[in-house]
Amino acid sequence: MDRLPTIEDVARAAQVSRQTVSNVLNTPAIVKPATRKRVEVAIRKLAYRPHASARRLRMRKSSTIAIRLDPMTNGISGALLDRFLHALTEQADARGIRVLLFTAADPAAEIEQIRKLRAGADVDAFVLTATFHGDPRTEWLVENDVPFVTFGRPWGANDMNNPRHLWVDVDGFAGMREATVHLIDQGSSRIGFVGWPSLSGTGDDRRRGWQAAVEERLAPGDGDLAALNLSVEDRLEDARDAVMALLESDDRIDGLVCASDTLALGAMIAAASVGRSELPIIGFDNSPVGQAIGLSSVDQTLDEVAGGALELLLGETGGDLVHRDADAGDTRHRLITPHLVIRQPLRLLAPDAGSTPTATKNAVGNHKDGKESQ
Amino acid sequence: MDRLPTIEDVARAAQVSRQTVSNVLNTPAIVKPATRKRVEVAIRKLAYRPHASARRLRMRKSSTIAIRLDPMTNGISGALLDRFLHALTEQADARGIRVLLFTAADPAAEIEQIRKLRAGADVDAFVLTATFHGDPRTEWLVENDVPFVTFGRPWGANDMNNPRHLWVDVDGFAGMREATVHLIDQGSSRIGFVGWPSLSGTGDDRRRGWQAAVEERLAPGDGDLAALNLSVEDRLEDARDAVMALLESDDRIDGLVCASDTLALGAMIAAASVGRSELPIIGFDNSPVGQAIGLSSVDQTLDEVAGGALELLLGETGGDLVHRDADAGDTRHRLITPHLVIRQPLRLLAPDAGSTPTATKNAVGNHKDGKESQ
DNA sequence: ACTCAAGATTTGAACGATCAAACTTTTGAA
DNA sequence: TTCAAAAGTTTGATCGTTCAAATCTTGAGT
Repeated sequence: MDRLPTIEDVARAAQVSRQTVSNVLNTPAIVKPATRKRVEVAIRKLAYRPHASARRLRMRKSSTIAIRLDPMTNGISGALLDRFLHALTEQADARGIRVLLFTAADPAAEIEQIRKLRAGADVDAFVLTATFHGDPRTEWLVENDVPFVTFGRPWGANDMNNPRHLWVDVDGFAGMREATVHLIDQGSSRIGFVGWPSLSGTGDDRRRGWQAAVEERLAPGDGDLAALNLSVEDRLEDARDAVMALLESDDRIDGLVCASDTLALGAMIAAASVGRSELPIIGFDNSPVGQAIGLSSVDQTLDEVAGGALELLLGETGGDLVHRDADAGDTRHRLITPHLVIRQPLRLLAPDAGSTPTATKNAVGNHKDGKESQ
Repeated sequence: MDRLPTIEDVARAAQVSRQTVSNVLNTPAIVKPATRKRVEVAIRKLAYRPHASARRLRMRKSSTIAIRLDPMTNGISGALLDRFLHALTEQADARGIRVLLFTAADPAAEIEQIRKLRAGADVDAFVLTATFHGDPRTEWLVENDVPFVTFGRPWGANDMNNPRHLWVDVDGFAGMREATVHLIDQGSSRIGFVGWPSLSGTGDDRRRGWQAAVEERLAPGDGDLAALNLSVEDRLEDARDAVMALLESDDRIDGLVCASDTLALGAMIAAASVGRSELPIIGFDNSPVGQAIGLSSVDQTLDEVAGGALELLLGETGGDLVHRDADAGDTRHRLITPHLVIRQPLRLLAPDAGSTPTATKNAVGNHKDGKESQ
């Protein structure tokens, strides 16, 4: 047999009709147990799997979601999308959903891609990441009745409660607050915040978390918060320079929380440079780089985010990718609480006294098959 | 019209038959220009796109390739797969091929996934990454006649020239050699190598590049190479400790090349720790982290890798995803030459004298819509 | 034994496209 | 003008599945 087995082959082998085989696969309850067993045996013997395209054609749905792969992952926290993608793919697979990739240079191109994928009936629904204020994509999707969910809140005031806009997000406020409270519990009493320069959105959400913790637990004097609040672009150098200036102008600072691991890494370098390697610093994202360098960070539990996204899209049953319109209002979004990961930081400057080097000079003779990194 | 337009709708609108529309789409040359124009207008008016599943069913091919998303991206160089994925998706799109994701915890699970995807006729071909010596996956794929290409050479002696095994890889030898030569040209005369402990594979390929350059240009004495050759696992701490020990025991070293950015970063930290921030260090992978920190590195041109992979799989025409058996022998693989990227390193310790901090304390009032990083 | 409903299984049609072959029109040479 | 070949277009069949309706089987109630 040079072609894949079809449902007809199975039917013949089990001495039943097409439809009975189909029933065994899709609605096993309605087929008599004896028959069912026979069919199941035939399926196993032939290693039969339904032809996905044929099924999709008949069912008029693709059981596929698509997600855009960002053009370039920004610096250190970049792997976030990567990890989300992994979680999403894994959980989608468990629900029998396939994940398709596409790329686009800008929002307009992304809309065009979405249009094409939809028109070809290739994709049932879309997952959008990195939403921003006044995002044209969500607007277009709502207008054109395309099912979607975003990872990231709709930051526009009106959109937030649009029942057509499903979203999942991480509670940056809660995360940053937990990080700050942790530092306070560890004895810090003057904690700075390094965030991004913007009024709305993710960054300010996180800033408010720091602010809330400080106000509740430390009762800072007027102006204190402002003096401890840095705003820089998400770049290592910028964070380093800003933090260095801050530390030099204020030597009472005994803790820093940052809106991203990129900023935190810059802060670590700055602290080390001014001889304050011991300064506790907490980042956000729990990036691989942060892990490698022993940076404490707020971890976005991407499994939960991915699970939430799929749940919103498909319903808890894991069932159909249908358009859900008249549902209960509060099932239209999920706010995931991140959790703090505390690590022992790698010291950037002084030799780590207690460590034993594992290097071997000239490893010829060592036959171990190492990882083949690319 | 509540359903998507079909080829029949277009035919009716243009006053022709199904098949003529199909011809306009697939073999425009055989349709009379006047008719063609009429059909094209109708297509545009109805915004018609062929139903992907129907087409796939009839054509008996899915025009889809699948790639596994690794469970966890290892540390600093992790984003490599991410960047490759982006390049692959982009170029596949240009050829009308779609990229599907899947996950698997280990090679056995990956094979099982591949089996499922194939049996469902969901996927025509597979792209494998991170090949290793005696990889069971490639063996299985060859045996089962599944079209595939690997990013990474088959390191087993026999597999290397198996005509059924298509592969693309980056020439680590050439890359490392170029990096080493560059340091020599800049005046270095005693250059160490930091690599992985393994005899075969990627790491040794890169090591040989360093070795070749040193032998050609510096004519080292016997034993010199061995003394300058470090082997550690791909971890920041390990690299740091090993390099620190090396630098302390040999103060004539005036350059380092490393098999990965992770190692290079460890080396940078070590150099800074022993007061040798100026020591030129070159990594491999050109990772985002390296970029952020100003690390010079050997860049794997992933566009070329992705392009090569698709070319091998599809043929240069971009045409069919057919099984190519009796082809010319030398079109069965591609070895891509990477190129060196030189950067001005960010100094880890001392304040960067010439920089102007861009921070603004308490940015309230700044309404700029920043990136909404997640 | 007879009827009728519920249960189990089968058959014909459809999903939307392409292929292969049949049919119609145009072209060009005798 | 005539006719064969070439060019252009249409029709019927098919890919592998599920839906809807039809048919066959079983079993309980009278």
